Amino acid sequence: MAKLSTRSYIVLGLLALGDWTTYELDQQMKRGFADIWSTSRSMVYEEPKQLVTAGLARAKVEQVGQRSRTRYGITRAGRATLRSWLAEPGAAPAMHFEGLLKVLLADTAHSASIEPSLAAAREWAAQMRRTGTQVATEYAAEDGPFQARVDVVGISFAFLWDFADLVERWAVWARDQVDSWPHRDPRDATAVFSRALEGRATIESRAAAAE
Amino acid sequence: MAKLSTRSYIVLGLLALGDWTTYELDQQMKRGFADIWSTSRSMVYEEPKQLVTAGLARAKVEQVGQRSRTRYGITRAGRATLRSWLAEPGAAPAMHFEGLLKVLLADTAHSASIEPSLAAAREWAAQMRRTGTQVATEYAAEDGPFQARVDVVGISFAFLWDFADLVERWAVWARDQVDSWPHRDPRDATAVFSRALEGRATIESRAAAAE
DNA sequence: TTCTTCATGTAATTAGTTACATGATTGA
DNA sequence: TCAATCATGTAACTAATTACATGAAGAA
Repeated sequence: MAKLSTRSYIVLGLLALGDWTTYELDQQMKRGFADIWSTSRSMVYEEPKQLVTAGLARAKVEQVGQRSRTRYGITRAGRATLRSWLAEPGAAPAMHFEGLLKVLLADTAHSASIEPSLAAAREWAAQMRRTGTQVATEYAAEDGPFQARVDVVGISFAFLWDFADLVERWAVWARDQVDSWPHRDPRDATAVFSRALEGRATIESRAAAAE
Repeated sequence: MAKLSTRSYIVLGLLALGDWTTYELDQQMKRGFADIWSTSRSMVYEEPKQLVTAGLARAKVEQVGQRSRTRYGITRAGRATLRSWLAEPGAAPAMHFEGLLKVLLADTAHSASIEPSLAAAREWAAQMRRTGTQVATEYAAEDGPFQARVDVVGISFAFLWDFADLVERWAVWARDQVDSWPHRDPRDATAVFSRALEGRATIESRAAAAE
């Protein structure tokens, strides 16, 4: 029995909430999980087959015109496996943030080249806020797709929302920093580190920084 | 000429700062880039060879006892390639956060199983703060390994530091939320969404929430 | 002098992405 | 009725991880 991946458990977790076709599973992965654990479609199509092989899911084939499709459900063994996985401590966040990387590698003599990456980060945050606002509107109106699970959805949402907020504040602050380089006292360069050592958050909003 | 990966550019970016052996490159990747763009060692060993093939780096072989090692440097073409990559907008952050995932998939009837993941998140944040404090101490004392690049190091550091701060505040807040479930007015479940819609950050520190 | 950690690679395996192929449905 | 998009898969290709192998240097 092949070892299950994190993706396997996401699918298993979805199956614990109801029966789905692979297409529906893929939709849910995109809508609800892409920001936490991104995967590609062909993997999602593969996953339930392995779960069936492992005895954790069962498949029933339906007919749609000429073409068949498979609807998957969870088994008792699947629920047990999921439950014990959930109780184990999950791995820490791992990030891949190319925009941040480009700042770190930037040629400081040509600081203008940093700006496109910061702009992209702001745009990403704005997009996150748009979709987040949509989700929040639904759940606040007690009309979310998983309203019965509003508690855990809320806790997860909070993290993502504040993360987007962090990215945006950082991108704005970073631009201001870069802009200030030409006419800055060189001794201010270490200010961000001092602030961290004082135990404070390092990024102030623009309003706070303007004091 | 094979397309370069993000990892290729990190290596190229390091080579722009000096000559390194693969081992040294691997060390730098671990120390300075693991939190932004994680890669495994065998990839780092492979990367410079491709850069040489592409004419972006050059290699000179040194002898250490019986064994040879290769030291790599950047070429003029390498600098040009790096420069144009840096000027393109970098990709948005992508996260893989298993702990958050487990919260979202949790069986709300057995909320205790969420706690190990939240504890792991707090522990990760504490570890980040420890290494971050070390880095900040060095740079604040103007004695960092890349002190000449203190500006960009500071901007990158700020993001990572505040991200760790977010993870910690979230994990603490989430635990409080879970603890409050038994004796909570069900209408409070949507509070986090309302707060987001008001344009505020969703996670308050414990002190602020206690008001 | 031997044990441990540092250093330097390659090979085998596994995971993941991209491209291809094609039927079903819906709305202009 | 035909164009666009939804839906359902597989195959080929690429990337990444893990395991293996071994020499060098320093500490006990």
